Amino acid sequence: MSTVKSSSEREVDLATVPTSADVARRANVSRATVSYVLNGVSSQKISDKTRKAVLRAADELGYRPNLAAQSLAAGASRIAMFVVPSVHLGELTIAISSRLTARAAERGVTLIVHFEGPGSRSVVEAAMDLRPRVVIGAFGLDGETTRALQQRQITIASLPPGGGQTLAGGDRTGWIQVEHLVARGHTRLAFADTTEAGLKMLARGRHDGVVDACRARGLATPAYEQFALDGRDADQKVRAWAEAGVTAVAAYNDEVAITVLAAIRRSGLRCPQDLAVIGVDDMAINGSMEPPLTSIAIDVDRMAVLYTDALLKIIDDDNSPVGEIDIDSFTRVVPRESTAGVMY
Amino acid sequence: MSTVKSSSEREVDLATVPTSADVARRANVSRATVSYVLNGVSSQKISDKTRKAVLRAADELGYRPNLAAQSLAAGASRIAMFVVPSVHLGELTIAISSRLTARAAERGVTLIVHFEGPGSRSVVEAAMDLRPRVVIGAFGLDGETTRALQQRQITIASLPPGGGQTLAGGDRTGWIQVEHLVARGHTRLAFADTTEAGLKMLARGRHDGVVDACRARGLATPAYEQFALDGRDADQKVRAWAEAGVTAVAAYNDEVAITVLAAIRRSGLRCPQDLAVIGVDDMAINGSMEPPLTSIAIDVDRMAVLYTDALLKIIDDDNSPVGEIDIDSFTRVVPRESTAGVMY
DNA sequence: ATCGACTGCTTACACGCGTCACTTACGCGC
DNA sequence: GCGCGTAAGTGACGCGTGTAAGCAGTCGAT
Repeated sequence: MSTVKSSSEREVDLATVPTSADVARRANVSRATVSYVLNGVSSQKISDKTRKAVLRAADELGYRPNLAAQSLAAGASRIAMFVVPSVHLGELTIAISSRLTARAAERGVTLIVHFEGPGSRSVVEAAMDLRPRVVIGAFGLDGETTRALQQRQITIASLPPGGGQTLAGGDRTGWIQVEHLVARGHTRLAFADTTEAGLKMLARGRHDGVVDACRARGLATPAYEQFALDGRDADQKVRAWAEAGVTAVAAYNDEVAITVLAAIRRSGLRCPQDLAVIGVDDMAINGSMEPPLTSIAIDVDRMAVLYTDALLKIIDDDNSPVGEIDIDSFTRVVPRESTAGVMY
Repeated sequence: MSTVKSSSEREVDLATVPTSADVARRANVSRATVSYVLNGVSSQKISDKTRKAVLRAADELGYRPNLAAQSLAAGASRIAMFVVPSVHLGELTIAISSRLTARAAERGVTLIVHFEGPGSRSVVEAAMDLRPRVVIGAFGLDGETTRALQQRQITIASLPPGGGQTLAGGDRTGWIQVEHLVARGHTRLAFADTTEAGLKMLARGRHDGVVDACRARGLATPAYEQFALDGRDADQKVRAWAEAGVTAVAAYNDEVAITVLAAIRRSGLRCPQDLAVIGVDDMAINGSMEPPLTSIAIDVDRMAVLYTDALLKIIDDDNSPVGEIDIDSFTRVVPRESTAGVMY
């Protein structure tokens, strides 16, 4: 029989999982008392001596409550479901998910990450299985899903304001791009969007940010084109921009920016002299581009911490409003040659 | 009270979740019968008439068994835990996870994806909460975790052979790179590794593949260097290779390959004339590189399907051996200029 | 006519936990 | 000595499910 020393140096059987009854026996109290102590029920008075004894017994046995039994008895689970779209968002998804899982666990909430997308399972079905107390949409949930979940008494939450905007920095990222370009003398800008459908919600936010920032500075509305990453039609779009007097491009992300860079080279134009380019994400290989690509770095770690806090507040308070998140605190421009110099 | 038409066109109350007792009442049978029918228990004879009645009632009510109660009663959950390292593997992780979740669900298994890494929760802790029937490590699990789980009676599984090798194509990818380069006349090769620690298990497999493939062809052992993605020291490593007679580089992935490309340019060398380069992943922007980068494309969809099948077999049979996976069926070379022409 | 053997179903218990209602012990005022 | 309030703890029930054991009914062999 396998045994191990617990934190209190007592040998304990690990082969069978201890229940609250085991804890009760060891502490010489009833099972009810154990439950009251471990859940910190304030309506029930417990003497200090008993409390200590219970906590100690639980520790010695390495007791962990059975989640299934808890859910069943309490009539509600301690599970929260985090719904993430199956689109490619770099390490962001994983960074947030893993932290969120860990920190939710500290508060007794088991967080389950659910990937929503083609080939995946419907959120509603998954929710019917797991019966989470709350479902959190990383970018909001569509109307139908929302209705179905609400009918089944499941709380819904998403990050404010408007759900979709915030998770990736929202339109603020677009503002920062414009700030950087304007500081280098550019006045006629363009926004290079992605063609990827799954990223629409993010892309729209960034585009809005660029447009708003231009308007706020009295600049002309930025030109707009979508770029497929294979570079198809990219050359002609870039040439058209240059001829129309555009001098700088804010790209949806670094991949799009790199596509634009290649189109500029192929068109015989020069970057940054004819057309400056700034991306978002600060991919590790940006320094290897021709020319090296200016970008906006997002400190994923710090970002994950902030969003995790916000989401935990939602879980704790059953969907209380969450304050604004300071995007600038984890976002910074990484200047390289693709936007170098003051040209205009 | 909210109601809805079920597939049988009967109005059904959705505000309260139906239990098997509700199904039993509606079908005029006992609860036990419902359980036997819905679980297809073969030791219990059920007349066709009753079976139909039960299935119908369940459908009309939209009955879904309560997972928590099932776990509790059965003494074991229908949960499988899929442990994925929190390293950057592109869309691969999400593609497999979402498909796996969906297909496991069809077989009554609820799959939970757990991200393992710094800042995340320990696998053992998470497992103690969820009590999964099986824990599957995408790259195997370390010894300590394995022991702890086994002590707690939790089945462990990982993809064979050796866990780490297979999930991303294993050393076969390295073979394919070498095949491609040799077909273009190269005989003196080098392997460009990543410095990223989290990718060690993958990187080692690929390196092994390149080495083995060279040996099998009677070529000299390939040169080896690690490249940081910021390009530090890259130029001198590349120059050293060229001077040593190396004519082609197989890179761990496209990011490393791109770093090497930049170093080649900066060193005044030409690609592919002086040094050919091939990566892995076929990133969308490869066509925008200077020169466009040859790579190995992995059909993530198809790959996900194959691995999903293998993992489901593990779940179904409680860790039965899984046959080899045909990596070539979802892997193919995408030739571009960085390895163009037969030079030597 | 009686006795299994079999089919088809039901009754009853267990799983681990939360929690309401109830008990016991004890101090205090009269 | 008695009633009463409060502190501290216990007993028992129910959550929704799986499943062993039991129980009517039918049918063929004796």
